[in-house]
Amino acid sequence: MTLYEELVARGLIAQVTDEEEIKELINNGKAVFYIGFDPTADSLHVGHFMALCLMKRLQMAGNKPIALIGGGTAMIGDPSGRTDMRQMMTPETIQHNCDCFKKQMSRFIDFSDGKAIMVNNADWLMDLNYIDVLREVGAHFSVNRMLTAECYKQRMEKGLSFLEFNYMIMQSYDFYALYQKYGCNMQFGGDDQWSNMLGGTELIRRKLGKDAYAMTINLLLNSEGKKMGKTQSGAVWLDPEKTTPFDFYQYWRNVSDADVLKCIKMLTFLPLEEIEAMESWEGSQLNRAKEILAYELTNLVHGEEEAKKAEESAKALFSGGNAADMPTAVITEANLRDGSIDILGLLVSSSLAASRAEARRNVEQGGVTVNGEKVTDVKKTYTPDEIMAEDFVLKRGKKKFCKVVFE
RNA sequence: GGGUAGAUUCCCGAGUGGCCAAAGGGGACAGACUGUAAAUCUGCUGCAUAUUGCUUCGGUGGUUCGAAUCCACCUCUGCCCA
Repeated sequence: MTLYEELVARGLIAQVTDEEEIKELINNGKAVFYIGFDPTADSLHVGHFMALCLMKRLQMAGNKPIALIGGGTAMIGDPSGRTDMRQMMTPETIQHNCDCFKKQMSRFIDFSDGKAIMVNNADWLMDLNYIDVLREVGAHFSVNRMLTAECYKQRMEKGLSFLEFNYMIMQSYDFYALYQKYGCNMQFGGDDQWSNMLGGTELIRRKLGKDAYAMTINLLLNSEGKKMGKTQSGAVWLDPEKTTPFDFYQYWRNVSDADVLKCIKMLTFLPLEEIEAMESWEGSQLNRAKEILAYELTNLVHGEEEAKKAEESAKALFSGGNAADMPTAVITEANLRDGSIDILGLLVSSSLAASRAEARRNVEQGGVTVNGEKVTDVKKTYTPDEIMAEDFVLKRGKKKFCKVVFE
């Protein structure tokens, strides 16, 4: 099976500019391709992870990846798929984020011996001269055409600033610059980037008379059509400080039936034959698939040791045992009142509940247990001795829990 | 620049002097049912030292016993005209 066929089989490919050429290039390791990452946060998240996996797959087939960090484009903000303007970030924040990205990416992609390179588009975008750009690049863009681009549609209703309108031009310029500098002949990106990417191939054709190619990967959507990798508390991060390996594992362990196989196909490196065998799984058997998915991804992102720990903790917790490795909340003297702490205080100081009011609701609705026993009295208090007497496991709802210790 | 409509709680959106911590929906959270899934049903959804108090309806001042609601100015946004 060729690389291209595998990508198709995994459901990764969304749109391509020239299928035959692209097949030829990537199957034979002749592509020098880039993927852009805008440093809009201080950690990569699941959305980026897909792109990184793709980079890896292509690199393994002998193609050369360029990871482009959008230190320059982040100054503008991509309006694609957004209904409101991005908050502008300060140059300092962007720089900090760039550094964080670099660190995380080096864990996935092999940058040694020039097998891959990492660049920052701030290096060339920041020095551009406005008039020059207008004459050199602006002349090749039709505003009429740009306005019909899918990525601006949503914004046509809510308002689009000139700043953000220029994002497409900057991204196109990136491709053009990389083509000249590194012979980069291909760009990959999320499907929401399609119009921006086409801008690049056209700019190269118009300026240089050369062909470059673009390919988008399907966004990872769940069965409800929403982007995956988001929780109510924000994105699922790859940084263990921001999303613990356990939470990361749990996120995938909890995907809905309809999405498991898609996720396994798109995100893991498991051989397709193995995945095909899972296609016939049904009902509660799918739970096994979820375990595999969660383990595989945690392994890829956080390493084998963390993946095993997360898996064991999850199994122990949900099959009633005592999880050895669970989040711990520390209570101190300062949390006590009259030598003890009440249940609401415990929930709040362990971050299981956002406020005492919320904690109260959870208790009243029977969602709080201590060491497996339901707490029904909102006023119930605990002394430090009681907490330290044995493992003190506080649980809110079905999936939120932690061990409490007193110091 | 001119005209016009608007800014309400996580989101959408009602409220146009007291009965407003603010309808309704979505989402989130908790419970039941389950398989750590989905669907469904129930509850719940500003904060706290809690039969009460405090903070909140773009911002700042003002009118009033009392303002999300009225007035002035300001900031931001949509639409139409230039």
